[in-house]
Amino acid sequence: KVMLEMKALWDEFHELGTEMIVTKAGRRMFPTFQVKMFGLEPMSDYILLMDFVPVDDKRYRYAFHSSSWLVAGKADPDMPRRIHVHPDSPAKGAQWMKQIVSFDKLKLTNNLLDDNGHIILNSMHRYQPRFHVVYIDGKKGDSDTVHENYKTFIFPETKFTAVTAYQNHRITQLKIASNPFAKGFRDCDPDDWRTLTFHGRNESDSVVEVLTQIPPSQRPRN
Amino acid sequence: KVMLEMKALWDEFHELGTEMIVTKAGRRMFPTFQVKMFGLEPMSDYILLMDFVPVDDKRYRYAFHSSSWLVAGKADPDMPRRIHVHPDSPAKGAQWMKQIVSFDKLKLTNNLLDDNGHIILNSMHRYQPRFHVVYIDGKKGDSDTVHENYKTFIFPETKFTAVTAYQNHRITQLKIASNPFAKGFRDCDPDDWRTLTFHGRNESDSVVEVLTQIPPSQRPRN
DNA sequence: TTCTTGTCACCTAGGTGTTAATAT
DNA sequence: ATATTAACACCTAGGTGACAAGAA
Repeated sequence: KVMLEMKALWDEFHELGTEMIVTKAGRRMFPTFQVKMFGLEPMSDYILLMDFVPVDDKRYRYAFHSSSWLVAGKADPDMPRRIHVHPDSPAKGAQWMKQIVSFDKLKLTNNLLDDNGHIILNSMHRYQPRFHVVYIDGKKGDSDTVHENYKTFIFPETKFTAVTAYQNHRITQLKIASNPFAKGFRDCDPDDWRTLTFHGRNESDSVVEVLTQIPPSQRPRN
Repeated sequence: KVMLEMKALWDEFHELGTEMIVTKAGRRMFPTFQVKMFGLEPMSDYILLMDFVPVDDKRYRYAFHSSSWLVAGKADPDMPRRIHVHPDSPAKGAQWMKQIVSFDKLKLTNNLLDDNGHIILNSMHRYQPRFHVVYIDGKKGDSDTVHENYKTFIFPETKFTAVTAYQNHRITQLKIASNPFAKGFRDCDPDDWRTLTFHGRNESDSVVEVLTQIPPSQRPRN
């Protein structure tokens, strides 16, 4: 079982239409994708990883006059599909469960030639982050027959549009209001405002758990 | 096999009599204890850790007039002996060997009641850092009968005196000259510093960079 | 006297959106 | 027109020794 952290904040962004900046050098996500994990075998090894799948086959553009997203045609050619393995991997179930698992090292880029291992995305396209838990079988067999059981978790409220600059001004304002690193752009005293907006509502109800076998074509290489 | 990183810098400090600051909140070591590892089993799990043993049973004081350390009596009562497990532990041999292992999260304190897991030391006492490699046997047996093989590595040039404030002014100057975080205390232009490259002499192919001041006579005039 | 503590200015290191310039 | 880039001021977060004040 997996619980999305900061769900209330994700929901706020989702309602406006989440945007994530992509840069040549690589940009972190905000909110950061973080989860709490339950029910792992404490002494077994797991690899945790994320990837990003296109939501549809469309390219979008933002109509500033109507403040809405419009379809701008078919999707551009696919970017090289990459995965991000959580840097603590592999680790025991006990270690993953004893604290929040944070993907704050994950960065998004639009650079086809990126060699920093960042996730490559097409700007103006929509993506769904996916979280994969890979169970490492301890039995020593032939490497061909090693069983790897995947479990994939998808949180629909983490969908976003990749952009090189924010399009929806309300997204910009929400980022400024909620990201500590953007405090320099706040124009009012944030200390009253912040506690009111984001006091934690960690409801496990809204967590969607999906059991999915990763198709061979999408299986992480390397 | 284990190789000490920045051996040339450690040697420079050692010749002057290395001092390490201890504070209530905990202070990092400088130079940082870092090693390169060789000859581990790539697929086996290892735990890497450090501890600190008293060099002798003495307490010291510094004679400023003669710029030398004097014995000031017998050692104070022992501090609670703690270990510092490298936060990446446990990890596979392959992972430890593929990059420098750095103990930059290790902090020294003189606070008996410390509950941050820092190493507790007596000020004005001498210590020898030790590096331990613990092999985790993969065979599943009773937890009582799990075999753990230790191997301990000691680098004499990493010995130091714990202090609450630097005693030897030349140590202070070398710290300021070589620790990037102390750049604010350097009294000459940054451009007057250049990077020289040395090759380790003993048991070491490692390249060590040491900051060296350009003599005034060789400085470019504007 | 000798040693310790807390505060401080000054750094490193790196994450923000802004803005102006530049592609496409 | 629309989208992207690079430089920038302004942050977070935390590691330095200096210094004055306090403690033993």
